[in-house]
Amino acid sequence: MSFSERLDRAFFDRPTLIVARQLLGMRLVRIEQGQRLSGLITEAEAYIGESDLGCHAHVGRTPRTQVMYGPPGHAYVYFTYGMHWCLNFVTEQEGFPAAVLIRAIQPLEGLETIAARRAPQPPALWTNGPAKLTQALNLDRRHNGLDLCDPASELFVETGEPIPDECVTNSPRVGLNSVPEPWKSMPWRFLVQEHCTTEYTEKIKERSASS
DNA sequence: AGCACGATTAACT
DNA sequence: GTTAATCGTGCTC
Repeated sequence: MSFSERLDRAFFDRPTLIVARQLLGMRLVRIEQGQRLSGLITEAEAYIGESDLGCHAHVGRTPRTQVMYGPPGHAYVYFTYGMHWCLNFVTEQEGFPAAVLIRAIQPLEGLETIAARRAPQPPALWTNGPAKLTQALNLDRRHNGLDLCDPASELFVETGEPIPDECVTNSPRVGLNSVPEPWKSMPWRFLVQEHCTTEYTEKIKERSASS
C-alpha cells in the first residue's frame, strides 16, 4: 500500500485545532481478526486543555482523563450516557491534556461487517455519530490508551484525500449544553460538507481500485 | 457507599 | 421535540 501511510506521532503532536482540521479526509483503520475496517473521517471536534470547560480534562488528572495527559498519538476511548463509547485521538505535547473526538466517518472497507453491526439502519446512518462509529468498528474500553503510531497497533489513521477549505465548515461543538460560555460556543467542530463527502469517497475508491 | 450527571442514540409523539 | 435506556466517573457524605 504505497498510496497510504500511517500517520506518525508528529502529526498528532501539534495544536489540536490543526490536527482536528487535518484529520478530515484521513482514513480511520481498525484491523479486526485480520480484516480491515475503515472509513474516511468526515467530522471531528477539538477539546483543548484544562481551561476548556468542555474538555473532560477540566477536572484535572483522573483515571479517566490520564490518557489525555500522555503522549500524542494515543486513543482516548471514554464511556458516556450509560451505554456509548466515543473515540478520541490524543494531541499536543505530553503533559498537556487535549484530544480530537471523531464524530463521523464514511465507511470504505469492511462494509459487510459494519452493515451487520448497524443493521437494520440504512447505510447513511451507520457511522454518522461518535457512538455509532465505535459500534460499527467494535471499539470500546479495550482500546483506551492504544498507541496509534505503534506499527503493531490494530487501530490507526492513514493518509487519505486532503479536503480543501471550500469543502469544510465549522460550528460549535455538539452536546455541551451545560458548559458555560465561551467554551460552549467555540467553533471547534469541523465537518466535511455532505456534497463533498461523496466526491472524495469516490476518489479514494478509484485510487484503491487502480493500485 | 451513594448519587447526580453526561462530548448520545433511537424510538417515540 | 421529548424521553427512556443505562453505567462509568467524580464528587459528597
